[in-house]
Amino acid sequence: MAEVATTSAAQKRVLDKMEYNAFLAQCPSRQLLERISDKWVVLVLCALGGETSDPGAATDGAAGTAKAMRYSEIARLLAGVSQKMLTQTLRALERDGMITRTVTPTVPVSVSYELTDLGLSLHEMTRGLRSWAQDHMQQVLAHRSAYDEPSV
Amino acid sequence: MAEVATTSAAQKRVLDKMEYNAFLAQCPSRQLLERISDKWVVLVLCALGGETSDPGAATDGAAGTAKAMRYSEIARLLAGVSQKMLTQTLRALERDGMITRTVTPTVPVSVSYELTDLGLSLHEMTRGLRSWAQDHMQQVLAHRSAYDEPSV
DNA sequence: CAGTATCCAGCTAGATACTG
DNA sequence: CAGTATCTAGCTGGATACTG
Repeated sequence: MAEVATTSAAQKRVLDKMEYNAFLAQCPSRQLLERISDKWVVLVLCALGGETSDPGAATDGAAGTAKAMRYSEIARLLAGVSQKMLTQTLRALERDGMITRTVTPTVPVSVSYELTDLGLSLHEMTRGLRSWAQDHMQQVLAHRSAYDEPSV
Repeated sequence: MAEVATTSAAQKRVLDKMEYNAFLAQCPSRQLLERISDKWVVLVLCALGGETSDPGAATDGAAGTAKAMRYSEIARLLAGVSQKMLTQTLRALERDGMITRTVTPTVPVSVSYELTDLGLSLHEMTRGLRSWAQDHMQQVLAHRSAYDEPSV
């Protein structure tokens, strides 16, 4: 009935959320997570970083050296990726200064991608992630099984 | 016309992808990323780890100590989360053994959540992430601006 | 070869309403 | 208080077709 109070509790909450979302959008760690949480970003990083995506191989110290790869090479390595996603991912990484894109105007054009120092740095960081995963994921999986098992 | 070859190139590609996806699903680092890439997981971790989600505060060494929090406390701290997402996130983290859920049957029930050692370990790891973000995100943002700027 | 453009199915997250 | 249940809008990623 009372139309006087211009900001109702509900409206207040909406504003709170907008504010909060704006804050989150600013947060550097969120921005980072937004990037690397992308399914293909890490995989492309691994490819260009010279690692196979096989978690068994190249476990810790031994990472292959970074190398330039052509579009089709990457596409072949990441068998499951669609053209759209691959291009999108590469563009995003280029935009962020993680990789360089070099076009060589041969008869059919050839394009190669390579990690920058920044990209290499990011790749190193994801190694830390993978290492954590290797150390703890077994434990997590055990917890899941225990949780899912009703009683027996 | 020739229906003889039972596996066409197209079918082969489909199988490749299925195989690849199955492989990815197994990969521990992917499973980890699947978890932490969730918008709210890291935030809940921070809340229970005693940090504000403010990137400015508690930058490096000084993390508040882990503390038990009630459902409503967490909800209030993460102003933007919906009930559904919060519950879902908490359940997932509980299932993975990252947090414990304790129900105290008071008059209106009260439920509190607390980080386990495993959860604390994960939280520590995300600190590494945030630290990388703080060191490099500025650079990334600069690259983006440069990339987006057409010519000027 | 290395894309771009378009369309659409499927999943996700939010809003909303209800409950022990 | 701490959820559960339901519905739906919107985004994302995949398939497909076309191009310099």
